[in-house]
Amino acid sequence: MAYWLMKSEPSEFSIDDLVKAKNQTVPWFGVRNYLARNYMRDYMAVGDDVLFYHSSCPEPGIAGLAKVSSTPYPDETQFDKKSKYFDAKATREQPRWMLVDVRLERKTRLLSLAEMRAATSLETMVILQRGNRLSITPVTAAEWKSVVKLLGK
DNA sequence: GCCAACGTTGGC
DNA sequence: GCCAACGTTGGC
Repeated sequence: MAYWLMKSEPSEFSIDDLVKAKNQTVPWFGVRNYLARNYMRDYMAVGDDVLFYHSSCPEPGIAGLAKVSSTPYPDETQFDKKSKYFDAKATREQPRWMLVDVRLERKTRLLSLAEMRAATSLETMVILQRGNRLSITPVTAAEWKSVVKLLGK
């Protein structure tokens, strides 16, 4: 069992969109970074826990808890010429971008980035390291526990 | 809008 | 394979 943090811009897809989504599940489309893709394709398993993080918005932070709910499969948007995620080099036979489904566990209060930075127990989190930009990062069991504890306050 | 950081591209 | 140029991310 592993833990992950997955970033989403709320103007694109927010925690409230996930609450309203069919089966409260969404294919995590649009990832176009190889390391982030590899995490989904090679390292995620159904049942892994996910921190749903709002980025590039007035109040960045953790907005909910979710779970990986599918095995990896091709991101449809890579084949869609009208999509901004279209990739001309991807084919059905050799898809380049893989994703997993993410299902809501629960919407939480917003654990703000400022609060995360202030928590000593979270200082090892990859997302808080200088220069980190990856949209999907691994989280340790200890970090997960601390986040849940902080959320429960 | 700024800017630091980092990934990707492409010429050589 | 190197590396400069360029584009993107994302907090502020």
